[in-house]
Amino acid sequence: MLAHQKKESAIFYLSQLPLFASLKPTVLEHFAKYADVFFADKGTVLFTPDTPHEKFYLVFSGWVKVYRETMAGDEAIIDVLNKGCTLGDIVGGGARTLSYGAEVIEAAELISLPRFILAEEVIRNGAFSLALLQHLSSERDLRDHEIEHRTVQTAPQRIGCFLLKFCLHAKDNRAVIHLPFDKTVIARRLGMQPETFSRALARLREETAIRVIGLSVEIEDIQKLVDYTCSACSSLFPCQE
Amino acid sequence: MLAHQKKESAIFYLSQLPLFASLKPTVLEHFAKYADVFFADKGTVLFTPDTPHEKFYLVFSGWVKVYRETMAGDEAIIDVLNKGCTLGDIVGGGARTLSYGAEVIEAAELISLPRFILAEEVIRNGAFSLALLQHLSSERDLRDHEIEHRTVQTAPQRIGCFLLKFCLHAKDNRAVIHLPFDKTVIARRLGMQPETFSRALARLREETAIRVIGLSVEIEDIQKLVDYTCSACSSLFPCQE
DNA sequence: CGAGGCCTTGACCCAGCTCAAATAAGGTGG
DNA sequence: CCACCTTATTTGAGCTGGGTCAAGGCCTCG
Repeated sequence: MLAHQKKESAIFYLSQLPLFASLKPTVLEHFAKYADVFFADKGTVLFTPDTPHEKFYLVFSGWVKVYRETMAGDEAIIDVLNKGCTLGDIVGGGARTLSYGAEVIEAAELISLPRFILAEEVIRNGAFSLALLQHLSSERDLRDHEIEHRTVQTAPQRIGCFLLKFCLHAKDNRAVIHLPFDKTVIARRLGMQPETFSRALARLREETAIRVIGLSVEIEDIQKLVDYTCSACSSLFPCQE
Repeated sequence: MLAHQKKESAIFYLSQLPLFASLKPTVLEHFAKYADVFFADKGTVLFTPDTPHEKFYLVFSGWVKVYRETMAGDEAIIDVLNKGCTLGDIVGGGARTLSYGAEVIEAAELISLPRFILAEEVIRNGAFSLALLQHLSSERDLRDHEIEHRTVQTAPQRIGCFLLKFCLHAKDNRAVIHLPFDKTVIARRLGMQPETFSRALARLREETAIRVIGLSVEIEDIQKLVDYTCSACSSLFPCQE
């Protein structure tokens, strides 16, 4: 691909992401010069806690898991990211590393940008700073919500909540959704063992009107699922956060 | 107190906080004009999820708990804040509310600032933006670490980790620390019931060389506590994050 | 057709929860 | 300084959600 085509494609990708949507074309062009748009297969490790932290990543499609690993080898999946999510920090000492790792779990398109490019833009562009602050602040809120979930919800409720995230645009109180990645990963993402996930899903099937065939789930009565799930949460169904 | 004295005191308070430490005097003076320094007793509710979110708070001393409450009435304590911590967002729609509440649990000195003052400063002051981004990013990392803890650590290990945070400046591998607030709150902060906390602390006492008398804890051998606790964590003792 | 990965199921266990009661610790008025 | 009340904290007893270990089942791919 020729250089200017590459740049055009980078501008296209960047402009699709909420975080950059409001930027002026000249800024996008500037970023595009340094952006690297790439495709990553399932299993690709983007970085680990040992990797020097030089690039900021944007997820354009696919799914990327963010995890932490203890000395003893246990893994905690913090989140699984898709379109619009980001990885890494913009500020912070040069050769610093992150305390987590990131691995592609479903084939993804990603964009990487050198951190300093973004930091420079923060200095000169107040609107961009505000957008970033809002983004980071919503990431933190997401984590807060997650801590709440893992503290007060039962396993079946956590699964219910996970399913509801894919019902945001549903009509007529019903939906058919497709689990976007392995049940094992969903289990760990929700802070439980795969075996527990399997049993909790069976339990959820009995309690609410859902049917599960492989990775596809049919929800007959969204409201019933909401009643069962959201009673143990601080916010009600189309909760977004 | 006269107006200019009040302002001087606000400047003093602000300049002590890491987040503002690197700001130019003129910026501090500007903030001080709008800042409200106040004292709050134990039990003061700063805001709940129903309160319109107009002010940004800074904790100068004391302890403030941040919690989320479910429809069913269960409470999850997300964090307990002390000096240097902040509450609220800088950006985000005007009359929006937050999804959590904040209550003073040990008499505190606080500073409040109208959100718009900070947002304005972000627009014009790149250095301030960077400082805020770093702050937010570390808040998010803190939450990530918390999710990890609650996922992979046992109750006694979580208590060990909590104790170690007060041993950062210890010498000679020993320390005597004073628990800064009620055991019930510590328990909930660590995601467990008060009864479990009590038993887990007893267990920790057997496993590592610590002694507990009321709210004061004597740690004979910090290394032993580190060995017991940090094996189930992604980072080792003076972990800071 | 066989090997390996994912998912489910069974059997059993245990950390942490619940409910209830006993004790300690702090604060108040007399 | 004491009796009394209120709020923490500990302890006991029993339960259970979710973890662990092991065995199949099922599906995909070479």
